[in-house]
Amino acid sequence: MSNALEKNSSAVRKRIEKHTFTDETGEEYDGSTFNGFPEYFRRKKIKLQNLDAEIRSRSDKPQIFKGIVAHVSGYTQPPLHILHKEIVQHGGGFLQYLDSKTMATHIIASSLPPKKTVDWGRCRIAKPAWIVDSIAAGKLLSWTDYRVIDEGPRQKVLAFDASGSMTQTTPKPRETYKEHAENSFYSMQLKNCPEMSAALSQAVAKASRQPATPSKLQSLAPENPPLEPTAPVGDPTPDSIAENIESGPAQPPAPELPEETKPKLSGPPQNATSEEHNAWLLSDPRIQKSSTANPEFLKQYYSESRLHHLSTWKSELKSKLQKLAAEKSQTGKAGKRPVGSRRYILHVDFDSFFCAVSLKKHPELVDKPVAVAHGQGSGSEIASCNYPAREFGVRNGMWMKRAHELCSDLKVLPYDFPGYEAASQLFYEAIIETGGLIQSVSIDEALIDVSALVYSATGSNGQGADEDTIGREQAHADEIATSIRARIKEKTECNVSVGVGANILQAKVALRKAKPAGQYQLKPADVLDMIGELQVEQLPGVARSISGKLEDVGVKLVKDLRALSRERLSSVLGPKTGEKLWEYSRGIDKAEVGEQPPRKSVSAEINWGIRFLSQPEAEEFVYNLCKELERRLLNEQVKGRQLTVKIMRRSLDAPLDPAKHLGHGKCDTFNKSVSFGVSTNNYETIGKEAVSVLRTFGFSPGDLRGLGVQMTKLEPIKTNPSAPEGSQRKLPFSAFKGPPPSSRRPQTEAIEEVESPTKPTPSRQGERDPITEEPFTPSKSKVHPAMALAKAAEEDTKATTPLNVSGTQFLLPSSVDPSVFAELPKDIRSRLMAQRPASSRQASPITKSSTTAMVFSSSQIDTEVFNALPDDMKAEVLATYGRKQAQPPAYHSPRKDKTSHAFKPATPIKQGGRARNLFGKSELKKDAQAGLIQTSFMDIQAGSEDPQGGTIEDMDSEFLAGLPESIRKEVMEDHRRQRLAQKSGLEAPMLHGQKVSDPDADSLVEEAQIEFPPPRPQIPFGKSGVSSVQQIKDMLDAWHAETQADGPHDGDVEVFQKYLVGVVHEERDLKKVLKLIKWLEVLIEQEKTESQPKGKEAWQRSLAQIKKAVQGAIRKRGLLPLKL
DNA sequence: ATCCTCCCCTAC
DNA sequence: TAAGGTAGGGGAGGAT
Ligand SMILES: Nc1ccn([C@H]2C[C@H](O)[C@@H](COP(=O)(O)OP(=O)(O)OP(=O)(O)O)O2)c(=O)n1
Ligand SMILES: [Mg+2]
Repeated sequence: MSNALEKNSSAVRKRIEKHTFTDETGEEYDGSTFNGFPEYFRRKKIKLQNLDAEIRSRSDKPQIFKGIVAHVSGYTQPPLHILHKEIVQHGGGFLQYLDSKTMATHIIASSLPPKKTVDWGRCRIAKPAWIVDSIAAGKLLSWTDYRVIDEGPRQKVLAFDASGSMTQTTPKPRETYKEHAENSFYSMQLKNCPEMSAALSQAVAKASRQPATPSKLQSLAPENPPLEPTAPVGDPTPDSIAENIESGPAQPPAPELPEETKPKLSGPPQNATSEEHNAWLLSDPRIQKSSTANPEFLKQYYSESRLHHLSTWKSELKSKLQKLAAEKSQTGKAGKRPVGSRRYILHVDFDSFFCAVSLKKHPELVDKPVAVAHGQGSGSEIASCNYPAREFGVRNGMWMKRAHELCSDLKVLPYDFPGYEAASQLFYEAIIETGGLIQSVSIDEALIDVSALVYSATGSNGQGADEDTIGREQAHADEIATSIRARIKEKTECNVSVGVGANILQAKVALRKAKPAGQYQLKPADVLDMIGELQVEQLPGVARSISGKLEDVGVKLVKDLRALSRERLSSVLGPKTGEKLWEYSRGIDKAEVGEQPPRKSVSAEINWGIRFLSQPEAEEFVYNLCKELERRLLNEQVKGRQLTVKIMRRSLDAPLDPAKHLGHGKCDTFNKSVSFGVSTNNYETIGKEAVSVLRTFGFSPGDLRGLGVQMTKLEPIKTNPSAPEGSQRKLPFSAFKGPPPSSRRPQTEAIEEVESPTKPTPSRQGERDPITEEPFTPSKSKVHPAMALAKAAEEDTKATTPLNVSGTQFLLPSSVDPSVFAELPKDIRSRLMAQRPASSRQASPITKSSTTAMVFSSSQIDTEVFNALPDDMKAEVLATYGRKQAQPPAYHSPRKDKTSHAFKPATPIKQGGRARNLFGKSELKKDAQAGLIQTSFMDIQAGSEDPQGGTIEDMDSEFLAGLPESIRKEVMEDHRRQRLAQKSGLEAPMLHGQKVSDPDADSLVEEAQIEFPPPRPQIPFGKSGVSSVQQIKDMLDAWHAETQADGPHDGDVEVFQKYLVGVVHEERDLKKVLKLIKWLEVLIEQEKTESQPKGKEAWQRSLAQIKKAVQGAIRKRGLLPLKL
């Protein structure tokens, strides 16, 4: 129990074990006097852990993980839910998410974990095999033998044993477990745990959906995610299945493409950067045409994307039907069905819709297996296949490769989007003719509530239990279905099937039985039997994830669900889902046809064909996406207050060319939200922010694989009282025109004529950014530029405001609640300070027009946060700021900093494959230094060479070479990205000279100085260039641990002190200084007084000395003392 | 409790 | 070759 992490973990652990009243408010012994929130908190925390606690208490297994709080990161084998269950059953605690408050003692990951936060850095990271092996051994094995990263040899590392106390260990020789740890789960299991129980081994194998055979030893192979034995129908994410099989661990990009199809003389360049690789790829004009290299790409892509069409059609149908319903209710026709009366719902759906329509042009193929897809290649997706093809096992959404394996005769037809629209229009006309209550499900699918029609036709009110009446009602419902089928067949020459049931669920179930080209009414008496025999995955809303969870609790068929209580289901699946499935399993579905809540978001994203050669290309593309978004916002007549940018980046261990042609392949995804002070739909405003977010991540443009922008927090546009919208009496199914939804408003045109936002702005090349010059510059301007800009933005963000200003200045990070500021004016400084880690400077926009502006040191205040404040608050901040040195955050900011992850070298939200550790470099480097900590301390000269921190070149090449390939790539990538970020995150990292000239070089330069100042160089701590807070904290840990008994060596204290002073004077990162001092303080204060009284006192004295020296240095710089 | 954010999941 | 979009439901966990 020797650091803050451990302390936190212990608190969590206690709560998890549910034997304490502890909560964050610290009221553990006073349960009776407080009121309100604390009690809520306590109950909630307890409730959240209830499920685990229950499992734990019902488990008769040895409680070997008592005291452990684990978090599982990334894909693992066995998978997350198995590990979760096993850990809990064996007495451990489990955390779904990691954050700064609730801390895990251990992280389970197959490889380096992704979060590059301080917290993770402090965590112990072990392979899943640690859990499995410990269970097999019946006791807790040392986690250090399962480290995800092996330490450099002989270095003393700080290890934590199971009881949570810190001990010093010397890692075992590499060979002990290293090799096992690098191998797959199964080989580990086999070699390491001969006595592993067959039951567990089987359970694990089953759960991971893989045969329990050892995979071949492949020390570099990324572990595969769980595999399904059969591809689910209509799986929208085939990559998790097919991709990983196909691209698998193959290191060099599989040269699947026949050479001769390439005009290139040679294959892909070896050891190329991703940009170079893209350049090679795009040298083929056909590829160029279908990727982002084509300026028409966005338009062209959307015109060919079936999924885009499906989504667009759906939203168009929704609004059309809504309009229709509104007119209908206005004419007073809406007859409300009595509550509790019998319902008759029809689910109408074309049989193999795309395929059926496309077959109209190829009637000779109707009885052959046919599919609709763009191409014949292995990665082409089947949108729809006919029933003959389905007999072979071919399914919608399947990739061609597999489909051909299943059915070598499969004929492929092209899409006929206009044909689908036409058929759909006829379809909906027929549906509307029925006079029932309608809800569109998709272009080829609709729900009709015909209850009212049935009642009026049969003279019933749907209430009595008279069998005869019911029989007549059912017969009439069938008649309606029959006539609909006939009518649609007549109009479209395509078959629809109709399911009839007493609710939406039953109608859907009936539809399944009706297909193809039939109809079926699920009668109340048959409901339980028929639904009971379905697989749970056949229920709406249940697919892989949920059915997997259900399988874990022994549920395969719907009737199995009935054996579980509501409570049990809710605890397994969550309250809503649990309740819903409990009802579904009994044929109950209370949802009504036609109820459609208003839209909550508008977005545009493309995750195919993204192959950039340079950053400006990527940014221009983002702008184009934002234009598209603007169109859609206008089309919906809304503006939004929050923007979310979605980025897919190639996983660093994924091949440069994925299995699917121009596909995204295995990716990590990163989302970041920013809020606008005022809602907007202006593409420049949005684009500016989106680009800024993109830059913040600092990804290599060649690795980008998908980009998207989404607006939320929508507000209707205050439209002119004169509504120009002519209300069409007839179906407003006016021709579905080109896929990019055409805007209805003339404004759109005007906006579209505005030049690209990357157009030149007055160059300020060479102008130094004052932010980095001096952290505290007294303001000379009367009005803060941000306020002036705010005014300007209110008036007109488009025309009068310089491009690079509009929007940005008034951003607030999504994690900042403005009300916090409003309520806590006195606390403002510390709030502001707590907002960002030092690295956030990259993301802090500066004001271009601020010639004599007051500016903030990035280490002292966050411009973005500042801009989010209301004017009066800004004034107060300015006043306060002018008076007093800002207060940096305490170690471990209590505020969860959700935006910060984006400013660190990126934390993927979801990973295609393995977990990653973005601390890889620092951690490994620290280890590589090895040797004696004291010695390296003594050699330190602050402010010495290498002001940039390490570069790839000065990384120990031997150390790099010794790393597994995938980790090495990460280390290098991380490194590269850091440097990139330091260069304003703009320069395309063409390391070996550009093969392709950059068409946008000008705008690159111009944009380069828009807002991101290079940070001040960091002073390395130690000759090896260690300089990050995290690295130094690591050193402090080790230093303190080694000397906690006797106190620190005077020479070491002096070295550290000198370093801090150096940081104050030269690096000028006071936040960093404060962090380090706080860290040390925490280390010292946590040491129990009784255990090492002498050492603790000596440390305290040394700390005081350090503080004094630092304060002295700060005073010398004319600043007010830090609040320590 | 109830709200919010940031995801994951699902459907077509 | 190939066009892997998009919106809503809801779970986890934090704030109030
Ligand atoms: N993964 C998928 C699933 C569907 N679709 C498109 C093509 C389908 O024709 C249409 C309708 O989807 P359905 O689920 O209704 O499937 P079908 O109509 O093709 O077949 P059926 O309804 O007979 O099962 O949506 C698609 O492009 N990709
Ligand atoms: Mg269909």
